[in-house]
Amino acid sequence: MENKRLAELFDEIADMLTIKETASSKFEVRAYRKAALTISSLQEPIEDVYEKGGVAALMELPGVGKGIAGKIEEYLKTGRIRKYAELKKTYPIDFTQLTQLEGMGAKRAVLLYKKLRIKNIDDLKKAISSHKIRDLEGFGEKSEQQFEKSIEILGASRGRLLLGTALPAAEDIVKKIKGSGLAKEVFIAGSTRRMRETVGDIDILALSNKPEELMDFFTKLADVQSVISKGPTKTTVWLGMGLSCDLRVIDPKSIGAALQYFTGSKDHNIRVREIAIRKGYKLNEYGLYDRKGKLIESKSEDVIYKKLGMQWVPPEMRESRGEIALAQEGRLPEIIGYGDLHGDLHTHTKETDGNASLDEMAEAAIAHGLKYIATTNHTKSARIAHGMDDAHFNSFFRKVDELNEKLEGRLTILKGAEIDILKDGSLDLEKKTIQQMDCAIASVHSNFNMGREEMTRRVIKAIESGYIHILGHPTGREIMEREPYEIDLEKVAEAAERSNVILEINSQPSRLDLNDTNIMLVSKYKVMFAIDSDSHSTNDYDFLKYGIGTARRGWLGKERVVNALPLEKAKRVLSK
DNA sequence: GCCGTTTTCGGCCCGACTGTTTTCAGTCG
Repeated sequence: MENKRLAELFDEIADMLTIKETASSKFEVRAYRKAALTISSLQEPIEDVYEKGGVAALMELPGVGKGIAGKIEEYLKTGRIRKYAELKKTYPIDFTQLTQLEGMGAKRAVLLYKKLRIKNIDDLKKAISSHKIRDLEGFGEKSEQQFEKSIEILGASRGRLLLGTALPAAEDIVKKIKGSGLAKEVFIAGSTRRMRETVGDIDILALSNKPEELMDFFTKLADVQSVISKGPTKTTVWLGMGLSCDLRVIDPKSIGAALQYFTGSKDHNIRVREIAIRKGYKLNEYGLYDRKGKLIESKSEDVIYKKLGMQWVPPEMRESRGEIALAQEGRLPEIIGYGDLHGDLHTHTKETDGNASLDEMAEAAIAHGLKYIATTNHTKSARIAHGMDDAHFNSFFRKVDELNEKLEGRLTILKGAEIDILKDGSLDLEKKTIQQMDCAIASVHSNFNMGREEMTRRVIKAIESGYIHILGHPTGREIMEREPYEIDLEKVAEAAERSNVILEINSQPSRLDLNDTNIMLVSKYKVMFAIDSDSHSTNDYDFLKYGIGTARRGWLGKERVVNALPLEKAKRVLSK
């Protein structure tokens, strides 16, 4: 997969072209940036696009024309881009690294190189410690300190945090701001609202007629480690947890426009604003205006989209993956809602690696509004998780029967397991044990480093065993920790369709597996999905919202989700 | 360098904050 590297190369070309002051180069820079954005957010490997359709296919990508398509081809064929190499001779600077720093763009990076021969962060560190930056023209003591702090922050964080960390933090800040009485209403925007699996910064919008006081209150929150910038409409702080947070004060009249603007994504917004221009309008965070500057609409996101001839687009879909054209045609798919789940088909207890008893898990499920759960403990191969053997499952299932009677229909517990798919694709329990189950999940937990074909065969063998109902976390990835294992998901989906096996969308914040793009990829096949919490404690049912968010980002309708069905219907789907 | 129901030439999303300026450039999202 060359997408990331190519995007970096084009971004660096843009950085280096920034130095030219001619009018045309300004737009050339923008063109390279746009192409970089397109390529980095592309769902399939760029080399596949090229193999399938050559330069013509590359030129189909938004922001990629003849020139850039040619450079992509050159890179794929030769491993280099001449234009890049030539520019790099003049500017041997690690822009990708340096421009990650707060307040460092291409121009300042080049200036630092010209004056002090600074090429990377290590060089910059040395210059900072000998206080060489503060005396440069255009820089000062403050910029020196800002770079120092930013290097420290970069070292301490990995840049982005899991949605499962960022969303609760954002909700907590919203609660505190509401509690201050300084804001009438507070909203979360940005990638958090779009439910992206990782979040780079938190965006919060507040309606307030005491902006100064509100900003003071905000910067003094215990969560805030330092203040990056502060103004009456926009303040940015660095949170101790390793994330920055923007608070913007919005005029109540503009809340719709502001929500639209600050929810993004950037690419979605650029396209929406282009549509506005084509209609003779102008769209910014304050509202939608006509040619004469007269306000058309600003209060409602919904109405703004309508005035642009579009349907309102759910935030999770605003990634410029085709939703704009569909919204213009009025054909956006109806996607699953946050209240649509009746059950949860993947939960653990303290019999294995969970930390709550079956009773406690059942009560918590009821408290979360669920009507049924499957209890699915690990099997014996999962030694670290104290996996259960056949005898243990048999005795455990008697306890399930007893508890089901006691619950008197308030909740139904289905019998299940999360069965290890062994190295050769066989299942880690006896067939007669599995046959008693309503919900047998099969998952890969070991031998991740197989080749693509071997892993695909292994998983398909489990799917075709005729004993399992669900394939658990189908790619095995852990966000920012472990890459997905090599597997041909389309072949897996094909086999799942043939064998009526359900594919899981695991809601653990570190997994979200399948992810949004994989869901889009495999929903071409007639497979059902299960959005599961994979709960290991009574609080983990909260994770379901991340799974639903991911399903929404994958444009999934509730008719495709088995646990969005009431119990009896879900059982019928499972028993197929 | 890209792109087209105003255009194959002449446009290109848009505004806030900061620091170092003395009216603005650079950066950011």
